[in-house]
Amino acid sequence: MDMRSTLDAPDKPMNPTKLAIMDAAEQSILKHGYKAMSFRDLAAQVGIKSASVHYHFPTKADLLQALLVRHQSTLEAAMKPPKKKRQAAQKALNQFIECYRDITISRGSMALSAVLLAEHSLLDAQSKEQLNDLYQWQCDWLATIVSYLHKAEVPTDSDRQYASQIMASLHGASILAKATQDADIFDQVTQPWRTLVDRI
Amino acid sequence: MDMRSTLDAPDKPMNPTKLAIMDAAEQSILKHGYKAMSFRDLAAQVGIKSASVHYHFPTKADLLQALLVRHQSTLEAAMKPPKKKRQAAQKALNQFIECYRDITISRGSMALSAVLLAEHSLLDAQSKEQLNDLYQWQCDWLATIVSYLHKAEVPTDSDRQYASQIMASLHGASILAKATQDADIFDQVTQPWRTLVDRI
DNA sequence: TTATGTCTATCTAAAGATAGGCATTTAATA
DNA sequence: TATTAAATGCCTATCTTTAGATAGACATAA
Repeated sequence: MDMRSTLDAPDKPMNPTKLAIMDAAEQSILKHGYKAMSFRDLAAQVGIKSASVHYHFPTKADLLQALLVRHQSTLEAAMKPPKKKRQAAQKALNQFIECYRDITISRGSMALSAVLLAEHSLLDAQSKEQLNDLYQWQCDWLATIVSYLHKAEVPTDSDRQYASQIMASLHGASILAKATQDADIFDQVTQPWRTLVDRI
Repeated sequence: MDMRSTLDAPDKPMNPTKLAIMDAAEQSILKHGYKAMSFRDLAAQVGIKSASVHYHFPTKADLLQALLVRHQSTLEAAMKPPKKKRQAAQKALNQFIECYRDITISRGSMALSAVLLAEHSLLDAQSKEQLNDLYQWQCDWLATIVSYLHKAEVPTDSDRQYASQIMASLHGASILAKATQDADIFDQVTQPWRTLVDRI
């Protein structure tokens, strides 16, 4: 009836229904966009009623925020602090590329962040911030990787620029692959980054 | 009361109201996405009633199709058949980049095609095709440009791959610039392509 | 007098959200 | 331990808003 907050304790195992709702929501957003994602759809997907979805996530904004927080956590967990060794850094970069590749190929979608960005004006203020952070975190992480690739400790402006180019390339590759329905394009576009260590 | 089709004669000057509706629609999609773009909003923007919008465009799909056709025409008109001279080809490429830059910077949005792609499942079949063609045309055009940059006549696979990388870079640059609210990023990311002729 | 463009009025469906009821499980306490 | 209180999770029902779409009237211009 009343929940203090949509935030879950960091470690407490999450209610399975709540988890199912979030999974369905993420799928739905990737497929149809944020505006088209509806509580009734999610409810049907999960096998409950829309009122029950509201029980777990009072508003659509709450649900989105939970999704973004989880997304960030997942990313941070997957992208452990990169090693400073050049080869390890390249490996970490490849793993990052793999994240985008996975969404693009197996789910046939552009990145969640890009989909949400397309509907940026519809998002609540907090989600906008979280989305912002998400991009910032990835750019920073990539810049660090790039700096490690040439044995530096702290990213230079040039490293940051490189990081932006990689990010752009990944998002663009995802878009192109989806637009042309040709998954190979993703690999063609991103291939240079997979061997960056040899050229930097 | 009844219109044979939403298609306009290629040369006949378009009804100013119809034009205003299309402009408003394009703006709205760029800002809020396709699903959130509503006839009532457009009507208010233009200063008419929503029923009048339906007079010009019976359905939302009709309106979208008209937008996509116009978009393609505009692009084709702006990107005249490129010259085979290397410098001219680079100039044409720069002009292409400028198109994306303009949307990104002055309108603060990602490309129309990318926004629509994010909501791809909501589009009618014909719009999907038009969207597809739009990407295909741009990739082909770019591939031709790239081939001209090294004095070839017909694009090789490598040229096509290069073209994909440029396209991806442009879309990604647009996304990054919007996400970080830093217009400079667009130029940073796309700068390499502006002097491609010197390195190819 | 016909086509054009707009209007008012209205229908219908979808969607976010809330109120309040009803079990079931969990925790507290006599 | 048995009983009670409270929290959990889901339900039905309903409200309200938004939005796509249509019918039919009305004015004006070709």
